[in-house]
Amino acid sequence: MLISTKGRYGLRSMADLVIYAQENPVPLREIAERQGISESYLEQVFALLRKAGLVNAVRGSYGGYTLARPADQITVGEVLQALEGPLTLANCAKIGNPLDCEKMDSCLTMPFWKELSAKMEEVMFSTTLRDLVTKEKTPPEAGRGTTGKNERGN
Amino acid sequence: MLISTKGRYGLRSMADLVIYAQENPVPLREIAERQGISESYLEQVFALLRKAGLVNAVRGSYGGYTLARPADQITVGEVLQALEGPLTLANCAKIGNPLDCEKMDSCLTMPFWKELSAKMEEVMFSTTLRDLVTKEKTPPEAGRGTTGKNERGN
DNA sequence: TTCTAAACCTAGTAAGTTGGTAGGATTAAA
DNA sequence: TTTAATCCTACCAACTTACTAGGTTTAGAA
Repeated sequence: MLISTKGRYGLRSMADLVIYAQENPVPLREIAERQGISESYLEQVFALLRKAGLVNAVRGSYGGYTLARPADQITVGEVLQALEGPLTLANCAKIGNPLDCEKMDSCLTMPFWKELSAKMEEVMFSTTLRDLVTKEKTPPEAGRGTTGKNERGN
Repeated sequence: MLISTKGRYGLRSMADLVIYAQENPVPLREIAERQGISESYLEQVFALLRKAGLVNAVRGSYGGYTLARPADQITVGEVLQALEGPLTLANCAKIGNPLDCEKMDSCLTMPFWKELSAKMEEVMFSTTLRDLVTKEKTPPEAGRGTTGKNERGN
């Protein structure tokens, strides 16, 4: 149940942008070199990130990519969702989409999948790109769907 | 990033055993019929469950499968781990196995993956098969790696 | 002893996904 | 006009998934 390289490469690349795209756009060639990723494969990853409105592209020479919003306003969940699709381990946990779950009324496992998905989203959408870079995670503000405590421990 | 059918079928089958394998072993034919799963595919799922020591098999006529331990002593995490392998979304989050993570010292995303994996395991290993069936989740006892609060909300 | 129904085992397989590569077209700064 | 970048599409080999098929072994019941 590993996530695909799209998600992992994309997240590392976004963290790279936080650091290196402070004033000038960063070309994929640099990211690919720093992160050890195939450049043409990164193109496909960034096509998804751009369509999701998470990065801005500057074409032509001296072009590259920048973050579309400040690093503390882009969550890891947004990045992974753009690259991996729905952030759930079972279809029946998708909100508003109990399609291919034939017997959802009697399914004993659906509540578990929903609880698990909720916990995963809690982590993913309360962690920003800024948090990845600054080590000290900023306490989530009210209304951001978490417990309020600054939970660490890794 | 969906989990495979092995994990989902297997978990539903284990919940089925909680209900129907009270005194007699339950043959796969019945589970397959109730759950709408291919019987010969279920055989392969149960081969993994048996090797993991989660079910006992009774061969011959009137045979079938029973849970190897009481339902409240088998966690969802154990079942999924037996069927899906390591319960993590990124290799670098696996304990004692930072193998194919070349630059783990400088990797900005590893702490996130570790935090996410920890939260996922907290849910998976604190939910038992009994919890799936009884709706009211039993509060985890001391030493089982969770907050102590009975967290619901689905 | 034979029948039957079950677990057990191995091989194959069509379809889909993954993780790329290749080759170009377009854009814009120098 | 050159250069360096994004952008776009097609292709591909390897792998995984979700099965099916066809058997062997086991043990209860007739």
